[in-house]
Amino acid sequence: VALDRHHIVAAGLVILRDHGLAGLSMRRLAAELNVAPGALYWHIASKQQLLVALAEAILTVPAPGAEEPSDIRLAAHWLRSALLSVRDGADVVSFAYALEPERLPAITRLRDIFAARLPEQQAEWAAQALTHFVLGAVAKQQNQAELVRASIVPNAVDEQTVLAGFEFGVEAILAGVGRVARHRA
Amino acid sequence: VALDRHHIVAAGLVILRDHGLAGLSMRRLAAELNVAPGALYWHIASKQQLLVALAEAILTVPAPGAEEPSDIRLAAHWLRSALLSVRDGADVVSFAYALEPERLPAITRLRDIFAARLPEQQAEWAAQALTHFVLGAVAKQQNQAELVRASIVPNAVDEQTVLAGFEFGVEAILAGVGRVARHRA
DNA sequence: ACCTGAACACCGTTCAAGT
DNA sequence: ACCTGAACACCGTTCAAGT
Repeated sequence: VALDRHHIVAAGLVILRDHGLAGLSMRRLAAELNVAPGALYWHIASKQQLLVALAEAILTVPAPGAEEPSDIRLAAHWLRSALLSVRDGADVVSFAYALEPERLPAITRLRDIFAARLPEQQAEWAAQALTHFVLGAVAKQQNQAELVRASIVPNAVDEQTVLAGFEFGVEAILAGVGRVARHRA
Repeated sequence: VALDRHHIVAAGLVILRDHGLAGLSMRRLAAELNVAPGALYWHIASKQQLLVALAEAILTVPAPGAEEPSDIRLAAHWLRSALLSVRDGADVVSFAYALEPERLPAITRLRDIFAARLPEQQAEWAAQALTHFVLGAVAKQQNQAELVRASIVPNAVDEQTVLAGFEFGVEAILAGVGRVARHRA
């Protein structure tokens, strides 16, 4: 059973799914792979790099259409659903985004899409605003879910309302970026 | 030297300032207070609750004017500067915000300000969008600073540009919230 | 009421030594 | 080349026992 980087990441995703980010340790991961903890370090440099690799994996789901979306609304929704596909996905990706933002194409793509109709600097700022919103919104939703799971908080929030709030935020940022950019041009 | 909650929080802020969030452990905190680790647990329930208390402390700086700002732009800038006043401040507050959002008046106030001119649900969504942006933007800036400090990354980012990006985001969100809300009314 | 001592059940990471 | 064994230097938290 050859232990390689790909196997490690796959096992990490399973732990994330079953136990969340708090339950993901290098030692548990090694145990899951029937291997000594030190063995992991032959294939990956550190836990931080493992999390970056996990983030890349989370964001590597095929887009709903055949191609990657060139529409910002689509890209934002696609990013959201990718984050929601794994427990604590937003926290994992936020961590990776803080460490190595350029290694996450699903996020750098937002900047590229804005760059088609905005000057470079503004495209970057617009993409960052949208990124912060999406990561924060999904992280809040998933953290809430964790609190419910741990029965620290009783009431689960209505999925419809959460989605409506997400769309409100995306629409506001897109409309606002358009206005501010126009105002500066 | 009476050890109470207030002393513990104060010492925690010092550790944050000197060693960052990664350097803040209950054991180090206890050592700094010349006390056994277990002693802390008489005064605070857990490390999570310590972080919530630290977040409250970070956000309890006197506003520049005599009163708390009722203008959203002011409130956003004031929040940003409070977060920047302590190393890793945004990460600490983000954690507390995830755990107990209602315990952070500096953030719930944003919702109240929006509520003066928007229906309740939209005020909440608008406040959350702005909150996610501010927390994300400052976290990104501070994490970058940590990477520079650890010389993982060489170039410090220009403070002026970062501020301009922050203002771009705030203006975009405010303008966009106004437009989307008007559109729905 | 408040704190210590000591333990419990963990961590991430390194590295000689084995195969 | 790849992995084990064993250690190093830590964690958060609990709780009997002391004062």
